[in-house]
Amino acid sequence: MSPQLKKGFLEYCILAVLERGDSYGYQIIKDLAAVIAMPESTLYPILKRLEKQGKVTCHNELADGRNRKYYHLTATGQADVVDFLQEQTEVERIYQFIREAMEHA
Amino acid sequence: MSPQLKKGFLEYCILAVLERGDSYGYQIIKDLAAVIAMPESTLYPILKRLEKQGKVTCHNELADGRNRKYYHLTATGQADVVDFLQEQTEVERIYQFIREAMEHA
DNA sequence: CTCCTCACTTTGTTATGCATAGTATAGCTT
DNA sequence: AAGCTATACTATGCATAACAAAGTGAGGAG
Repeated sequence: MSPQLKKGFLEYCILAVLERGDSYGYQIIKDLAAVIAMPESTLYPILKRLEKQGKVTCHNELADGRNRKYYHLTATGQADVVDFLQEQTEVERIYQFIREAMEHA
Repeated sequence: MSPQLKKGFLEYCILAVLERGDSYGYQIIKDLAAVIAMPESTLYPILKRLEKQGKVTCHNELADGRNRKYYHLTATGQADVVDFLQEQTEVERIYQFIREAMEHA
């Protein structure tokens, strides 16, 4: 997928994963792998940003003697995803515009 | 629309317009206005980039005593749009992934 | 004790949209 | 002729963003 387009989906994919329950970095990457690839150096900065924006909250937890940062979706973050989904019709319209232009040729 | 997502569509919208025939900056903006808003300070740099990448070619022409830069879509640029359209299924899959996550909650 | 997986951090580079402002011509109105 | 609007392109500078690459440290398997 075009890298530029991909950027538009990244953060919403992360928020969607958290909708299913609190999770942490490494797990999120694995959960997303099937739908969208994301290296650690991309995920963690986005999580930090989302936290600063109040779309997720963060709490540490111990698992197997290892520390994990669990992220939790807030109401703000949830509302964000809802808004995002509503944009899909606009996206479809753009695809249709491009497709029609191509057929015309 | 989320600005980040919008970025992913801009250049393909421009290429699509040129598919219908050679055009120039000001006209392209007007043609796109209905589907996607784009200020001049966004369009012209993109056109320059597309030219450097060989996706469009450029030739000057006089119209009403005014000089115009006409842009022409190349085969490379055309192939690009075709590729882009084929990514739509992937985009749909992402939307479905997010939608399912939201419903699950 | 070495290698692999897990889990997160840090640094630095590159790309990109766009607000803002500026330049310049044509044509219409008053 | 002065002023306004539309046309057409240019230039500067800022903010955002993804990601490669490398490093840190813990735990478990062989």
